[in-house]
Amino acid sequence: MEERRGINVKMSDIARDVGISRQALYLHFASRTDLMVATVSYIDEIKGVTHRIAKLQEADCAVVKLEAFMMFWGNYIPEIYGLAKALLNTRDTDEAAASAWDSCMSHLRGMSQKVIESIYQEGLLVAHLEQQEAAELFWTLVSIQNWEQLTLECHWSTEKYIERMTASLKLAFLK
Amino acid sequence: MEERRGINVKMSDIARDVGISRQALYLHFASRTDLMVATVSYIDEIKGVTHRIAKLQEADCAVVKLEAFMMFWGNYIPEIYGLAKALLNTRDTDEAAASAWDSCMSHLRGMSQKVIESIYQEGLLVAHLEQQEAAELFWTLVSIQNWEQLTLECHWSTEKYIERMTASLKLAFLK
DNA sequence: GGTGTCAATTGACGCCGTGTCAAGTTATGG
DNA sequence: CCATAACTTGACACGGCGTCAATTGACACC
Repeated sequence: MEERRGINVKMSDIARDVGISRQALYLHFASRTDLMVATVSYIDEIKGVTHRIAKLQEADCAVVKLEAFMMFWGNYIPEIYGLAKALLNTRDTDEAAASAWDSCMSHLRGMSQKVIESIYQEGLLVAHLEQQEAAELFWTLVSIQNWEQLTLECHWSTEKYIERMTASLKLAFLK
Repeated sequence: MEERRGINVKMSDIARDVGISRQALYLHFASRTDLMVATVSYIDEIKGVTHRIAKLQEADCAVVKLEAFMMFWGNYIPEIYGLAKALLNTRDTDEAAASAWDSCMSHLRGMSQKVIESIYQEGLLVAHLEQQEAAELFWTLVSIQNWEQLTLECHWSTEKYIERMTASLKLAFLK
């Protein structure tokens, strides 16, 4: 998935890579979507995502929290991009893929919410946005699709992405 | 395409809607992608997009230009979303669809470039961004995917989208 | 050593959507 | 009236997913 950036990865490709027959794959995973969903959980687990996210809450002020989030997220996306892309592509035609994606996104939305909440509580949230609106917009700006466009199409490096995006988020959301 | 938001639109569906046989469709369009590409040109033509875009250049100051752009674009996206989505979905597996999409995007990129250029020339461009970087970021923020997320998933209205996005773009790019 | 179980294999099949082909029908204009 | 173009029906190939049946090989247990 990562090698091919989530595009054109067939069950037969995976089987060949793994070194078993295509049919044997179905002894482990009920469907292509099932395989992807399982892989998402697996990745989350081995990368210790939950733990790393929990640590973000320790930040002592809103700005630091925003920066910490972008440091985490900007470095995390490249590691999961291929899988995310594959899931994203399947989403439109497969109900299970859609809900798996939504569940991932709800985590990200939650994190955006936390960041905005923290900004709000320090009285730093820009005046023209409600908390919820701000969280939704924040979530959108840090989306994987935006990362994709900036890094893969505009050739921004990870550092550049993190740096510029962090700066722009500050301008857009902080008083 | 618009009805189904670009998802799950088969050649047979189109044929049925049009009232001809599926095979007859291939007498007019060489492939599904070809049909979509032709539709893009057609839409561009009947909506007078080129003309409307040219008018944007008449704006007398950068801020007005930005606002005019968002007014145009925010109202235009809903009209073309289904088709854009379909093209986007096909892009990953079809070379022709990819280049059709890229060509559309290069227009949008050009418009972003113009807006940023105008901001820069009035000395209003935020300090931490080069002109090109700013244009790339601008282009990304106004992407159709972002519109999709905000309106379809967060249920923002068109007006809300235009209003909030315009405000945020000003904050992010104007000194 | 025989037996059962489990993972994996091979090979075939059905489904669905795209795209192609051949042969027949309808309609329109010169 | 006829030629041609537009369209029809019906069949087919291909690729990818998912399924099924029959077989093989390894290992554990008694």
